[in-house]
Amino acid sequence: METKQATAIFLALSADLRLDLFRLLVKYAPDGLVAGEIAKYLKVSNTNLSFHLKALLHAGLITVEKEGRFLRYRANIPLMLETIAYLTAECCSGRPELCRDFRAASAVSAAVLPVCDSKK
Amino acid sequence: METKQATAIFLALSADLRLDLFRLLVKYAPDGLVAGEIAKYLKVSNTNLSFHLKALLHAGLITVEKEGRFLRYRANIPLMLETIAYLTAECCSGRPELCRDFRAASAVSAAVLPVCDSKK
DNA sequence: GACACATTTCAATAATTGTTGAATTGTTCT
DNA sequence: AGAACAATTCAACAATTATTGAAATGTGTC
Repeated sequence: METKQATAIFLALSADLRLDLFRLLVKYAPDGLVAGEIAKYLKVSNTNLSFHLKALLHAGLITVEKEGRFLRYRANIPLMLETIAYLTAECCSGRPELCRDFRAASAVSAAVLPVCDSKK
Repeated sequence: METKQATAIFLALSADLRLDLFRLLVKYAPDGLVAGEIAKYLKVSNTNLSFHLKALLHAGLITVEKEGRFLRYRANIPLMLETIAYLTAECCSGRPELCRDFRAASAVSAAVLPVCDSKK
């Protein structure tokens, strides 16, 4: 993943509303939701929702598909996995032993932490 | 991790300069670098560097320690690991089978992708 | 075709973020 | 104490992002 794409993704995730939005779409994966449903769940105006949907689309974190007069949005989970892989690589940055040591010392359950191995 | 902290972290990583800065500090972990060294590497003015360092500090992604008349900055790798764990949890969101399926289909090497298991 | 509906686009404004140079704080060295 | 240095803070301004209401686009229904 390129730096430019990574920063676009982080910018897209940097607002409460958009993070909630993405999570909502993950929750409703793989069917997704149409814009009106999202607006109801998040209690936000259609106009403002459009704005934030566009931000997430621009980053590629969600996709959109026309469905009659509705627009159906879905989370782009593969891109999220790529993003996680990118962050994992950044945090090791050629020194996986560091990452491993910190992970071993971490309070976070090992089960949810990424594999950060030199043979990457 | 709370939503508020997560969005602060993503905001901190949403600018090229700050992402580069964090990577630089990871590269020089665990010793870190003093502000002047960072400014040289990134070719940025001291003033502007201070601004972006503060943003990363605010998010908790870096730490600072006084060292004579220098200030030494270090990457907070455990927080990055927590962030990765958070994103991993978000992308599964109670439906690990989705995450697993996408990961299986992904072009990204399995070695760098996070474990995303129901027994998390 | 006329109407209701789903959603976006546009325009205006408010709020936040990014950048720059000058002034300030605090440290070291002699 | 005084000079040199490291880094930050401050003030001003430019640029971007967020929010709102009104108008426009396109789709389905009678």
